[in-house]
Formats: sequence, C-alpha cells, structure tokens
Amino acid sequence: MLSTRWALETFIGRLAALSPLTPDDVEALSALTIEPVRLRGNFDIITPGQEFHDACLIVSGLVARFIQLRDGRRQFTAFHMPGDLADIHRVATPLAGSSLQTLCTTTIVRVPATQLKAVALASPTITHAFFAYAAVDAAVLAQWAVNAGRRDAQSRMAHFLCEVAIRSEQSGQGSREEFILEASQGQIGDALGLTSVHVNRTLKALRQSNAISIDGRIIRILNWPLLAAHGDFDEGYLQLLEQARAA
Amino acid sequence: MLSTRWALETFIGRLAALSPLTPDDVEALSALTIEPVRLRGNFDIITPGQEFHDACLIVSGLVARFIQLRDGRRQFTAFHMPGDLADIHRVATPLAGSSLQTLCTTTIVRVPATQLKAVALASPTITHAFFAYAAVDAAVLAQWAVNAGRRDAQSRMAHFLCEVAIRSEQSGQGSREEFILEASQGQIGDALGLTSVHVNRTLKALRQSNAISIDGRIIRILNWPLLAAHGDFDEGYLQLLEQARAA
DNA sequence: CGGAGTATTGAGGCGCTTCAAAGGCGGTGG
DNA sequence: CCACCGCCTTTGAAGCGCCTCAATACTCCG
Repeated sequence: MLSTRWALETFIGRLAALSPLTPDDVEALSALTIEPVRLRGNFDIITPGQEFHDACLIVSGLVARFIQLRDGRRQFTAFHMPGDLADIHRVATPLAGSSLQTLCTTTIVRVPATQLKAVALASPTITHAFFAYAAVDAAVLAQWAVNAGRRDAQSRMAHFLCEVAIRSEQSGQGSREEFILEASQGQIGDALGLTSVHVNRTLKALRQSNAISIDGRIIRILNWPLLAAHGDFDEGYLQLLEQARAA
Repeated sequence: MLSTRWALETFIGRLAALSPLTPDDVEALSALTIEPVRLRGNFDIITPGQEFHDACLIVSGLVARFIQLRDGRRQFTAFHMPGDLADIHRVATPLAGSSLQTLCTTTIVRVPATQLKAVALASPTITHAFFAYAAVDAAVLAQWAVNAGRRDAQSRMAHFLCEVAIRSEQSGQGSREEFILEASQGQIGDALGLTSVHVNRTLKALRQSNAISIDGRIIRILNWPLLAAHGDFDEGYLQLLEQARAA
C-alpha cells in the first residue's frame, strides 16, 4: 500500500488533476523514483542555511516545514503527507529558508533536484502542473497565516482539522470523517501558534461539543458542518486548481 | 521615474538576479507591458472566487493580498510594492483563493496570463526565474505566518518593518534607513494580526526606544541592529536566491 | 517494572482586545 | 476661506484569551 510506487503515483495523480498530463509526461514522471529512506521521528531532513539538492516525496508518515526562533520556539509552516512532494521549490534553488523535520517514523524518497528540473523543463504541461502545485502550497500557507493571525484557538483548530481531513482523503489515507494525524499536541501547537497546554484545552472543548472524537492518533469528525462552520472553513482553496481544470 | 517601463525593468532585474537571463529573455519580457491603470485606494483588484485572467505589475503605490473572514475581519498575506509582479501564480490558474486590494492610490499594469504563460514556457531560464520568484513569495509568506504565530507584537512589528525596509531598498524606492510605507495603522494591523489600537501602542514603544521614528507615512529606522535584533530578523530569506545564483 | 515522552488539569498573570472618547489632518462644499 | 466631515491617530480603562508554571496521570517501550 504505502510503497514508493504508490506515493509517486499519488503525486502524479495530483499533478494530473492540476494540468492534463500526456502519457509521455506520466512516463517521465514515473521514472523519477530513487531509493526510499526510512527515518525516525524528529529527524532533521533540512536545517536552514544549508544547501540541499533533493526534493522529498513523502511515502508514509508526516513531515513538517518550520522556522525556528532564536529562543527555540518554532512555527510550522506546512505539513506534508504521503503522496506530497515536500520541496517543489527545490526546482529553483538549493537554498532553503526553512527546516524540514519528521514528526514520526517516516519513509521518504529523495528526488534529485536536477532530475526534477529536467523533467519539469522537458514538458510544458509538467511545467504548468508544477506551478499549479506550488500555487496550492502557497494557498495552504496563506490559510495558516490567517489562522495564526485572525482566528481564535477553537477556530484555528477546527480549520486545521478540516484541512488535514480533506488532504488525508485526497491522498487516500483515510476519509474526511476519520483519519490519522501523527502529531503530538505540542506539534499541533507549533502548527497553530499555540502552546501544547492550550491545544489540549481546545481539543477538549471540541470533543465536548461533539464536533470530534479522538482515540490516540485517530481523529473522527462527528459533525462536519459544525466543525467547518466553527473554523470558517471553505475547502475551495484545496481544490482550486482541480476546478480550474474542470472549467 | 515611476513609469510603466521603470516597473517592468525593475521586475526583469529581479528575475535576472534569480536566474541568469539571456538577451532574448529580456527582450521577450520587455514586450509584456500593456496600458497602465490608475486606481484609487481601497480598490478591489480581485475578489475571491472570481476568475481573473491578468497578473498585476505594480508601478506605484501599494497592493495587499488578503483573506477575509465571515465576520469581516481580514488578514493580509502579502504586500506588493512597485516593481513586484503580484500574481505570478496566475500563470497556473485563473482562480484566486485570496483577494487583492490597493491600500492607496496605485498604478498597475495588467499583464494577460496567456502572455505571461507564453513567455514563461518559451525559455527555460525564464521558467526557472518564475519558479524562483514564486519561491521568494512563499518564503516571505512563511515569515508572516511565523510573525503571527510565534512573535509578540513588538517583534512582529520590528520584523515587518525590517522586511519592508529591505524590499523598499531592493526596488529602489528608498533606503533601508528611510522609506515610505503607504499603509494606515489599521492596515498594518491586518498584516500583523493585531488591532489598530495595539499597532499604535507598539509603534509608540518602538519610537520611545529610539529604534524608529515616524513622520506621516515616512518610516526612519534609527537603530537598525536594535530593530533587527528585536524582530529576530535575518534578511537571508529575501536574498536567498540571489545568493544561490552567486554560488 | 522503571523511565521518558505525552496528556490532562488547575491557578495565576500578562498581552492583546474591546469599548470609548478626544484630537489631528486632509478634502470638500457652501 | 472657513466650516464641516470622514478617516486616522492617540490614549485610557476594563476584560478575556492564551501563556506560564506546576503537578499528576497515562502510555509506550525497553
């Protein structure tokens, strides 16, 4: 199930949803895979300032992009789930402004940036798809900024859970009603700009309103309309480009 | 000075700093300009959900990208200054997840996405430069997310002012010691995730520590090391790719 | 069975918001 | 030319949301 091939096909499928790929495109992209690497949790894939010449395709597990402050506190700026390509910008530069770390035991495939770039430039439809993929990344990041800047803790959490739910569903890792989130409450706090203590209280409140239930790392959304309303969540931004293609 | 041609040349210069452009590239990009449009402040260039088939080159003034909540509060996710291309993602899709609004009287040039796309696909170096440009946008947005998520009001403000200072300098609009920020305190609050009241108090505190002085819309940074330290500011992320090219 | 990391809960404090009001400044029209 | 109006800035006072500190319980794993 969670094989290297599965991850690559999921990624290609997502690209295909963004830009109609030709059979040649799919073939070129399918040739990308190199050896998978298994990493423990809390492993630093990239540290800032350092040059890094590979992109990361996530096969299983969970990877977070983050920026760290001098005092050690940090803010996650993205979660990357199985089937995601974590470093699409590596096409443009080997320098990273942010760090990448596994949140749990994770399998990734390192795709050399040179290969990625060659594939991108070889086909206009792939170029287009890569742009669109980066645009979705940016749309998600914008929502995280809105979360941190303008929503209170419960709305943030609700919006965040809705996003993870949809993305889990999109990558075939679960449904929007039930999925696995391999992150501790402290790590969720780093994504939302909250402390682990307040994440705990916020989750408790959402549980008590019967919007969600939690069993270990399994999240169940019991009342989707309630949660979506609470988080002011509109899934459009996650499907923006699929819609564009349909039009 | 702030002519359409100047803005286009500034934009091309920035691209050239990201990826070595050929003379043909420069020529192709120089042919992009269409008629400039003058807009009043608080003019909506894009509203969400709507399709939009042009990218915006800023000639003068200030444009903000933002996402609005149901209750009317909003979070800015980017400022676009003269010489910036505000909608590089329009290469990939006509659908916008966020809105675009002028903050003051502003002149823009609407570049048809079809033209932009054609130019991008015609040259691998331009494609590369566009990717790099989008990567810088994403790096800036990530810093805004960190600002809202993990920094207190004074650090946020300090970081924000440092960013605007450097970007003003980069686009030849001023120096990092003295520049114009055409935004009200309420609008600055929308960028930082603060209320206008607290923006006012925060600016007062920074003035009293002799880090900055303010005269109307003119910001003077009196003590750059102090302000940068206060905001935990490292300008690397704004010049990431220039460095990459130098290497 | 012991230890480390995580979850949970309480108490107290601070930072930012909210509400409110007054003053400044530029623009517009009588 | 001045009176007026809207927007912005500035300041005060009070309240609340989230943080900090702290203690206990849980769970996984060796």
